[in-house]
Amino acid sequence: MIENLVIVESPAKAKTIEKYLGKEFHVVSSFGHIRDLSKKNIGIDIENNFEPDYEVPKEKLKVVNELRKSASNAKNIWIASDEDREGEAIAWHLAAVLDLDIDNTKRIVFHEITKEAISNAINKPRTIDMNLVNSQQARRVLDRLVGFEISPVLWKKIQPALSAGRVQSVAVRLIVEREREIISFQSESAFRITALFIIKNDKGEESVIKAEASKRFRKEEEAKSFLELCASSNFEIDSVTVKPGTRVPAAPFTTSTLQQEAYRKLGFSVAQTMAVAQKLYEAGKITYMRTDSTNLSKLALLKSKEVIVAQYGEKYSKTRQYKTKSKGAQEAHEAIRPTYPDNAAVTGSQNEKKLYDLIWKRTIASQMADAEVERTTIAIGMNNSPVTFNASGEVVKFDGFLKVYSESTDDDSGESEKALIPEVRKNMPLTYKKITADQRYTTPPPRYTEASLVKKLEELGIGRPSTYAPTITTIQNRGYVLREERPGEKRDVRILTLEKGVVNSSKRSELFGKEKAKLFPQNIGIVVNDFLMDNFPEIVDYHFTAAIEEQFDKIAVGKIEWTNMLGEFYGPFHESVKKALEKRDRKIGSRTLGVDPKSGEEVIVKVGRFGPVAQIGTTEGGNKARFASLHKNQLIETITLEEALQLFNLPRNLGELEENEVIVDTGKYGPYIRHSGKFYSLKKGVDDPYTIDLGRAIEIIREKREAEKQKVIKEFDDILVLNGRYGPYISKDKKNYRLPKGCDPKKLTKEECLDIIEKANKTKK
DNA sequence: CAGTGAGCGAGCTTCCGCTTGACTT
Repeated sequence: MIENLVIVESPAKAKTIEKYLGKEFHVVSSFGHIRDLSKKNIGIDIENNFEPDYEVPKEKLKVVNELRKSASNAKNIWIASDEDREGEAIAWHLAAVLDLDIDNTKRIVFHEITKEAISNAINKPRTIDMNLVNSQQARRVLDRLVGFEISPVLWKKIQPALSAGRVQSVAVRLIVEREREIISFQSESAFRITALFIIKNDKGEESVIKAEASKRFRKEEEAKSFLELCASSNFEIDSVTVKPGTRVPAAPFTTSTLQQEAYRKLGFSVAQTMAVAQKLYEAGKITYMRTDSTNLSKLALLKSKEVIVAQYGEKYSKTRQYKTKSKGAQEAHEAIRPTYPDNAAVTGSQNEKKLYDLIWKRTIASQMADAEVERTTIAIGMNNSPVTFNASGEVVKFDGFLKVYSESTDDDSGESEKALIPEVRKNMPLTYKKITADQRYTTPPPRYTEASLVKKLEELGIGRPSTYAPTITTIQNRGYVLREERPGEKRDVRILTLEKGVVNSSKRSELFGKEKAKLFPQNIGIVVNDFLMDNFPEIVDYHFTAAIEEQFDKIAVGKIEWTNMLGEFYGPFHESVKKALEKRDRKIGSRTLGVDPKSGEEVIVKVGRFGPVAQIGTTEGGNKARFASLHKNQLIETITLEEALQLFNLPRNLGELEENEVIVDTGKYGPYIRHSGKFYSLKKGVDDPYTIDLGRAIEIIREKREAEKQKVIKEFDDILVLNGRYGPYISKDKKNYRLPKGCDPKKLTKEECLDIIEKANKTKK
């Protein structure tokens, strides 16, 4: 018999708590939720006032059985799930599954994991808060209704296995709408004027000032006349202002800000950040990594202060507590911080070390003094023009928290260099060394990265720390969006320079539109989004979650009844589902491009069974239509008639080589040449399947044959020693074997090969 | 490795939020 059984959500938490509680207490974990709505019949008896049908899922049976065993052996049971809506529901489900009396079940919460906090909690148990539980039930049931009633509409109207939901559909909408802004963006250019001035101080020492003109010029001629004006102008200092300022450290990490910074500073994907953080948490090195709170425990504040004072001195320390800003935050946990702030570094993998370092610095910096800066702005006037040249510089007078850490930003323009401004006074004269007018293009709004999408969702109050990473995975798995790179395109920009009274013009080529790890909407994502916007505008509204969260809050304080709230939502919602199903909207998401000049038939593009496709003619009335798949990166929305028609020009027969046809076509893995049963890939960015000729095709075939010849180093019956991408290896029965270090492949014998194969097979077992 | 788009019909897909492994490459 155990005296006291404490149930928490996380096994790592169970382990640490058990240390504080001593022998009288046995601490176990539920591993999160233990019951969920059944998948049969939507899991809700809608007619019967939304009665939920809960069941223990198969993969939870083992945990639940162990909990039952422990519970039946315990005198007292304490349920210590997290102090938020979901935690309260977990407590209630536990009580139900373990046959506990709801009114007498001891419910406790830990605000921080210290001996004092834990014994305080044990001394003041409460009972389960059914209002809070009901607000969770409302949340759960509503999400199921939305997801399981809309998704089947998509299967019927668009494609099987698609999905829609309160969170994922808004995430997709954000990406689709951003893409449309980019598509419709009209880039404009103007000439930006920058100057290098020389100024002499009283001692005759020269220094350089970099400044930008207050005006930009749309036309090259205008920029040129301005430079000519500069050539004959007298410049002097118009004004000097020196302003003191402060910079304050960023709040400690939440899940969302950790994902953003780990992406910006370390290049981690959102999922990668969470996996590395999980490792650190399980090793007891950081606090819980799924949190929306910026709060630090008293102990953490104290320990951080000790570290700062010891390492940097008293004046670098400033204890502060941060208010959580994000909408709908439930603050069941602390901010993400080092468990022991006096450990500035940890052992582990490279990524664990890097992420820990980031968390340590952010936490410590958050408890450090403001940085003090001095910002100098000067204006340089011209005697023959109202235009001024402005320069600004910043000097850090006291570094404060900047000694340890400064937050990065999302804009990657990299033009925030803070120059040092020499000491100058009003009316001092300057001479120009060089003045440049360069053509600058305006840029469209940036595409989302995984991390900036998380930031946006958090701002809208959509999704929770535990779901940001899975949501991003889901919308990619459904094919709605794809994380991609784009090489960018080149364009010419004009440059005018004024030096020694002479204006010269030149041009330079710049790259624009280069993208790395950005989220691009795919055709199916756009079609689904438009369908949802047409039929379920209230669900994909950016304020929908915030609005229903208000209702959940009212349920949580007992102001309204949860099933009434669901009833009010479901009535109109279900009507829109019915209407969407009844609508006779053929060809959802298809676009008519025009008429094929050869056949006179209509050309359309749509999402077909196997993806986006162009179609000439119709299949109606037994007609045969012709089909051609769209290329990757071609959008139904933007493809032109010419581009679509070109898709039908493949496959092409280029002629003959060695009495066999040479065919060029494009397949699953891009464009290729087919010749006597063999395939040869075209070179990316070099060869175009629509224009390639026989000569070049033969060249590609010969090249590959040559490479194949060099591939075989040795041959013993069915054993081959081959040259691969990663160096020489042995191949037998379609299995590959690595060569031992320092082994010369040219001197291998058959016996040695067999020996290597045998050894490799042994170690595998 | 290297497309496909006839038609019928059975059976399946799907949500969000709380937790970790048990799998394979």
